[in-house]
Amino acid sequence: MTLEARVGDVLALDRLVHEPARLLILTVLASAKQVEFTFLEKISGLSKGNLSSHMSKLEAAGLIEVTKRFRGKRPLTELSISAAGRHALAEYRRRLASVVGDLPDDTAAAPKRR
Amino acid sequence: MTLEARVGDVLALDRLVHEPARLLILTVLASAKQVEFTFLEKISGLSKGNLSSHMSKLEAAGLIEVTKRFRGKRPLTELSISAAGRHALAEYRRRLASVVGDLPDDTAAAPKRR
DNA sequence: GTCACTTGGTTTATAGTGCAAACTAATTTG
DNA sequence: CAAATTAGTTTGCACTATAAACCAAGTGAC
Repeated sequence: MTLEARVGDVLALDRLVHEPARLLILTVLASAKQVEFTFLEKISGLSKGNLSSHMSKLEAAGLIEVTKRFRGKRPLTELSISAAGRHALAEYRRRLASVVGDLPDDTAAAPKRR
Repeated sequence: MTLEARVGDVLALDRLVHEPARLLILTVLASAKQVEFTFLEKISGLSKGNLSSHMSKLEAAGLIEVTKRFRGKRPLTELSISAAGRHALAEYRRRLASVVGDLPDDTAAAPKRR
């Protein structure tokens, strides 16, 4: 891979997806049909407020779908990834792969496996 | 890989390295002994100001070394990655690999190759 | 019944960040 | 000498991530 191609991929990373909290949300959603707000809250360690606002941004961008209903008497918010979200994540991961790929001259770098 | 491990890796991403402009700088530096400010400016397309401030942050954190001298009559700023920078980048890339790794249930995802 | 506490979130306030415009200082060109 | 170029740095603004504060409803203790 050329340096220029790598540079292009790095700078074209989708900032909406790039943010770790949102990347986490998308990654979790990509491996489950639906996940509950409280599950995400626990597994991520994010505060409710933080999670809520990231969720809203992803929803506003159409990357996830959010459904609210009641389970028994308590509110329940469920998230799922949309087709657009799946594509955005896939594209993001494709570009990331360019970053993770071997460096041209990775002398004195870390071992390949930990 | 478990979901929890993936979550841990995503959330532990070093934000200093995670910023695309800085990731770019570190990645370029990792493959060259020294690079000039103006070379980075051109290859990255970043504005001088932006590049300068990212450079300062990386330097303040000890991830790169910046040397200033004169070439003929003009100032010349050269950047190189430090040992700490190399380690930070390697660790970042290790965690990224966790993000880029196969999703447990990647149904309907994008094709593996473009 | 009511007072405190918990659940399941959203809204708001703030601190921090990325970015380019504006600036500095020297050199070169016309 | 004046204008433009080079090589950056500083400054100010717009945006963002985050947790604190808030809200509404349910549950328990008494």
